[in-house]
Amino acid sequence: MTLSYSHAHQQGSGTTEVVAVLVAITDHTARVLTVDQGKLLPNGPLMPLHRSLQAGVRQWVEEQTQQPMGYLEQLYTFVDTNRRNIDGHALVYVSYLGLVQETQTAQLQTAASWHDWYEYFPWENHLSGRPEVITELIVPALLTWADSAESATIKQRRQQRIGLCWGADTNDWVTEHALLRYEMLYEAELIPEAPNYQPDKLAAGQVKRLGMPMYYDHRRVIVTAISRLRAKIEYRPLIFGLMSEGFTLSQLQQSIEALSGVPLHKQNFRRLLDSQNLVVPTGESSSAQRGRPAKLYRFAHDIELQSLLMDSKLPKRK
Amino acid sequence: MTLSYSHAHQQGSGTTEVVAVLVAITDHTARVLTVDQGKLLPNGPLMPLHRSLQAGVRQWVEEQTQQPMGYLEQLYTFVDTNRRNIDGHALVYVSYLGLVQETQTAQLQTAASWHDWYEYFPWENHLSGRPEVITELIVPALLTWADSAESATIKQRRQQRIGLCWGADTNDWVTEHALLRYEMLYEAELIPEAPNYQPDKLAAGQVKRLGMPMYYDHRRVIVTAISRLRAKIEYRPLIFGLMSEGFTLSQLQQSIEALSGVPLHKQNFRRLLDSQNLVVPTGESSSAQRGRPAKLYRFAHDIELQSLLMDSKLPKRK
DNA sequence: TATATTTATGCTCATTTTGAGTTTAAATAG
DNA sequence: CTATTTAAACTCAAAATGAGCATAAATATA
Repeated sequence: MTLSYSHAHQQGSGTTEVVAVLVAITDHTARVLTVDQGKLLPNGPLMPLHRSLQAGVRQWVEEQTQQPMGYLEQLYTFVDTNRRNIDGHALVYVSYLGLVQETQTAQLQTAASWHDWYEYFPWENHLSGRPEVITELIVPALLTWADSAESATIKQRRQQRIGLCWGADTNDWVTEHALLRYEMLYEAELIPEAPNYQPDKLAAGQVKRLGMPMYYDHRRVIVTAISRLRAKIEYRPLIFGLMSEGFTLSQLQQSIEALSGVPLHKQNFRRLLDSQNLVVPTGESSSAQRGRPAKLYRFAHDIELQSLLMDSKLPKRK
Repeated sequence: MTLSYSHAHQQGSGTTEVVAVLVAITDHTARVLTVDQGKLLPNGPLMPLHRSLQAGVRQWVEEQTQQPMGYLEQLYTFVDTNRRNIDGHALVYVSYLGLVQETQTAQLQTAASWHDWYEYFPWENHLSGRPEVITELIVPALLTWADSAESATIKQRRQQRIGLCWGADTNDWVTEHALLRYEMLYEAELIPEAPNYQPDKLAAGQVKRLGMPMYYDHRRVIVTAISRLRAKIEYRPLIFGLMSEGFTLSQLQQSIEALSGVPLHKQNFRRLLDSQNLVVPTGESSSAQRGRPAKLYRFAHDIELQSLLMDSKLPKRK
């Protein structure tokens, strides 16, 4: 299999595209909606008929995936100088983060599929402890890269960055630095999307431990979404866009853990929810699991308003 | 004076523009760099020769204002459906926030000038208490707007939003909600840039109390920058991009107050700085003021690294 | 049926972080 | 010399946080 992950394309007269990262949580797993066998995000050109960027995103996602979506927020705007239109203008693409409720995951187009986002970033999943790939593969390769620096200053700077990004022990793993970590791997040319990628930098058979690559810079778009989501969920009740109507507190906690990739302290998580009046019990209970039946909750009515306006924090990890 | 603040334009073949909000603090006042008598932000089309959006911003700002700049971060991407190119594609403009150190404010082009950002948003300055324009003009006008809602639900929702955005007492004024407040005034058609603005909604002579308008949506771009800066300064050492080499703790505090628009508790501010190891004393003192001379400080060496990690690109300043 | 196990939920306690006040020190203006 | 101004150190109570212990209600299994 010899796929080129950074190749040029021809365009029509437009120069603007929209790209969407749709996120849903199913089976306690954060998933991303893709097309083309998981190699691309849903995307399409901004057209004269679109009244806004949001409208463009909604139209293309609808068309390519048949997936309805709720919350939608702008992420970042990229330029791809490898793809230009007939006048030589570089392609500009505006990325969006969309949240989909579990119950709303619809029948997809054949080309569309949901993927566990840790398939693309295995090193970001710390739910069962720090992944071995970090100490066995990533950090050694990055240290080699640091050694190859042109000057002693740059070398030292790189070593410092490695320490801060990839943290020695479990406690200084900053979940929302996912984008920085990816950019570092990109800069060190350890991933296929990088401009001067040399497959022989890693031992044979090790390459796939660095996750599944994508076309263009779509993997960077996903990791931008992960970083944004992880950072925002700490002080905004964004999760309500991902949960269905009735849920237990454990389900809510597991959803947040799926996003952040680290386990949380249960009792404190509940105390926090309590103090912030985020959720209200519906009165019903769920005995789907084995032990004592859990009460069902829904989000407070004014959460929608609050999520726009208020600041709310989530607890530290266990 | 009859200026139209939302009017159509003709474009060439490109559809992408960059716009910059350059911020500096001089005389304890946060200022924004403008062109065209304060009616426009520096801006220009993205051209085939630009290798990146950042490069485009730097080139146009340099050309239009002669102002060198340090830190630069992407803000938000807008579409203006009123301005289209020859093929009918709407204009997309990518906005950037740039920080300029006091000592680096240069000789400007004749068309460029620095403006106190509260000239555009008088209601955001709470340094001498809550501005009277809020209770005298804004809240009454917004309540009238709420009353005019089509349904009782929308009316109630609007009243809630007014309460949360404009806060009854001094303590629930959330500085980083500046963008929400502006969008509310826009939605209520109280400012000239709004599509269906009717000048007679406010009593004569009151209009200028709602700040100086700008062309296109450039005032919205500025308030986006204000919100971002106010939110980020709370947990990131962004200020160092605005301070010159040696400064006193009072100067630092005044700078942050200029940005947030609210006074801070001096002792606690210093304790915070202390606990975060953000600054180190240079050993020198400044007796420029009247009382006891203040020690001079500079930012800790690893701050540069930290901010590099946080927001990647800190370009070398000339 | 009794008992261990699992899950939900309530409660406690030491530590840290905040908000806000008081005191002392070092300079200047008149 | 004295009043005034600014800097900076210290104190203290209230609130938020991190982490453990205890109890309740279900299921699985001996």
